Amino acid sequence: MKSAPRQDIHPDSRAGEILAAAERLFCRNGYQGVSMNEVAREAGVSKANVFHHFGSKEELYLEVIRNVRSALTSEIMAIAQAPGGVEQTLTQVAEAELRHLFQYSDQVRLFMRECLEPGRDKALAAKVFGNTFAELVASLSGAQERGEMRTDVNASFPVMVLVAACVFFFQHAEILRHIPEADPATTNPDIFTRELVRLLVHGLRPA
Amino acid sequence: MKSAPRQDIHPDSRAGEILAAAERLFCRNGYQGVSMNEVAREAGVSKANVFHHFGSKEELYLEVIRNVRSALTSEIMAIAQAPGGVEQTLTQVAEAELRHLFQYSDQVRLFMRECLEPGRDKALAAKVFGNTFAELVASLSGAQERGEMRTDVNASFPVMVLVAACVFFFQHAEILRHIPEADPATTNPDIFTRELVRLLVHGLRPA
DNA sequence: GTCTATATAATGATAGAC
DNA sequence: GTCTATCATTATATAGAC
Repeated sequence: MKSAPRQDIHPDSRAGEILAAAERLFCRNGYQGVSMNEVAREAGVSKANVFHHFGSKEELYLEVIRNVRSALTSEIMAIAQAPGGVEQTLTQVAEAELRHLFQYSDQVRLFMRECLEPGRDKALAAKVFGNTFAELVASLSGAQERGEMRTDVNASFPVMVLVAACVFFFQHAEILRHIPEADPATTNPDIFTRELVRLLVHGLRPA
Repeated sequence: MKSAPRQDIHPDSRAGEILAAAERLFCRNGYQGVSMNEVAREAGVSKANVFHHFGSKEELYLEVIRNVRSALTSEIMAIAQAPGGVEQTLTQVAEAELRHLFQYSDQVRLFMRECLEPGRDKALAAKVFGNTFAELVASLSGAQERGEMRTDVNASFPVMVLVAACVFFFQHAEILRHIPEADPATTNPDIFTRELVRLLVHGLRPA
């Protein structure tokens, strides 16, 4: 229950090993899909030891969430800052976002589940999304200032659409493959990125 | 285990009441977040009775999924068939999709969780998405044939982006409100629809 | 800090009376 | 079809030795 800020946990300490084991399991199976028995076995320690370091299952889970959050945010802060035209910027952003989603797919899924679960704290998830979001918006605002993009649209909007498309692609890649009406282009990351940017930049107006 | 096609269950039968109770609970808390004890209590019957009608928890869950699927697909098949320009069609589609998502939010969330859960059957979810997807693609293809839309883009792509944006909006509405960089426009369904369609139709090119 | 052993409650599922 | 009573198993969590 107590969500007090915890001393930093060294990854090579025993507590760190338990935390890492818990992250693997929670990422794969969600909160209720994991038992403290499994965590102990995965970490190679006794169950009582897990309870010694983290007072309860809930506390352990929250600690995992906090940990994953750092990993997710620290990565994307460096991207989308390279100069270039809108098209190039959007392409890089989409590529980085997709790479990011698939690289940390397990952790991303953990967060998405957290978003869907009712009654959980959305502020934590908002922090994760918010950081990357702000970075991308700033990047597009630069393009607006350079006259490379319409200024009558809030930069946050295309960012949201771009992120939405990437997230949707990530979430439903496996499902889209089962839908005959879906263009094969919508299942290939590279073609997807190219088409997405083209759509965002040029719209659907006939040429 | 046996997923054999079941005789239709009358909603006003006892089995129907149990099914409805199970749907409410599974929608709210997911598969592992619900116990057969709770289902029995929610339905106002004994636990043994639940096991009598549905042989196991897994079977009950699958029956709920099948039931929800019918509800979700039968609704959206009637939309997006009204004639009109691309802009109008996209607007109607987006509005209908959003209305649909929020109206059946609990059931939609159930399906989204099902997509995130590893090792589950994606074919079922694909059927739900696939039906609505095909309808929307057909609608846009008509616009292409009438020369109202670029033909060098597969109609399924903008549909996917449109759906992605709507789903993202639905999934993250609560979270977006916590992000200061997000435009207020991205939290209002009507403004969101208008901006989305404008972006899709006209793109980001400076005027 | 780490362990074995245990307490206590809840789980999915069944038996058998009515 | 519906129930009470019960099964075996597992869950979170604790006690206490080392």
